[in-house]
Amino acid sequence: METKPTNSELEILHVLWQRGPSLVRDVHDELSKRRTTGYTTVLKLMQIMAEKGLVRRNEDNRAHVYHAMVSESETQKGLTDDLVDRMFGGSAHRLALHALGSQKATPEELSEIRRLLDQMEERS
Amino acid sequence: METKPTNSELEILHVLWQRGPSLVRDVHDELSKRRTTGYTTVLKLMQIMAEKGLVRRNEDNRAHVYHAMVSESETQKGLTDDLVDRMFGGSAHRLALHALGSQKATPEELSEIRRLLDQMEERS
DNA sequence: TTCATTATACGAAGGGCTTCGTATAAATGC
DNA sequence: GCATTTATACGAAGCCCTTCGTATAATGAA
Repeated sequence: METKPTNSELEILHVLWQRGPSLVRDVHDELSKRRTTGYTTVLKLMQIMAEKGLVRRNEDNRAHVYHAMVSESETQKGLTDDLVDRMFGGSAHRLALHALGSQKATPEELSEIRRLLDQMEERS
Repeated sequence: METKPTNSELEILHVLWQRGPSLVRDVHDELSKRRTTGYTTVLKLMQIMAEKGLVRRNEDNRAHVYHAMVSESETQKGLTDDLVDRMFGGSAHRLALHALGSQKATPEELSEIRRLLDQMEERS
């Protein structure tokens, strides 16, 4: 399954993941908190996303209820894999190294990663 | 500095990073090994990249010599930061966790990451 | 010199994404 | 009932990316 939403689609998906099934009005209100955006713009985007299968809508009521058809984690995976392929020669651990080194991490985050490494070592 | 090349631009940059300063013909020949692509298509892309400042060209000779103006590592950083912002709430360590978990890693890779973690702990 | 080869320049088409204006229908309030 | 509000539908413009065709100039070979 191809899961590589555009920027605008991603913004909308974030709202749906956070709020759960929502009306266009809800999504528009949420997006408007951060930037100006027209109502029909959001509507159009969500209609297109429905055609693509990124969301599905319930048309029982006049105001259609939209819910995400792709999960946050599979979208993370899709976009991460894409970056790994395009920029890190297919090596995920090189991306991990880059991401780790590029930002300060809290001790909690560091130990969280160590725990994951431990798990991976056990299983190998 | 904004460093977020498109897909085609990235392919061309990969060739320049690998080969060093190159002619359009060189880049085209290299790309042709993997997929069909027209010579003038590559030329046009590289001309546009020059306008954007992604590459610079030396016009002393008839066949212009192009060289990359963005490094591989800064491009990696730009694209990684972008993904972190768009999909991981600005948290690079969450991306690292995701990347690590998504692929099997060799023991060497795992210890490489442990070394980086050690360094980061020392410095904090 | 003349013809074929090999460069760059450039316009334009086609597709995708984003945005918006307008049309229309349903619901609401007075 | 009737005007206002609030939905969806839809066409089209504008922008960017990609691709290609064609024009033109420089080079090289016979």
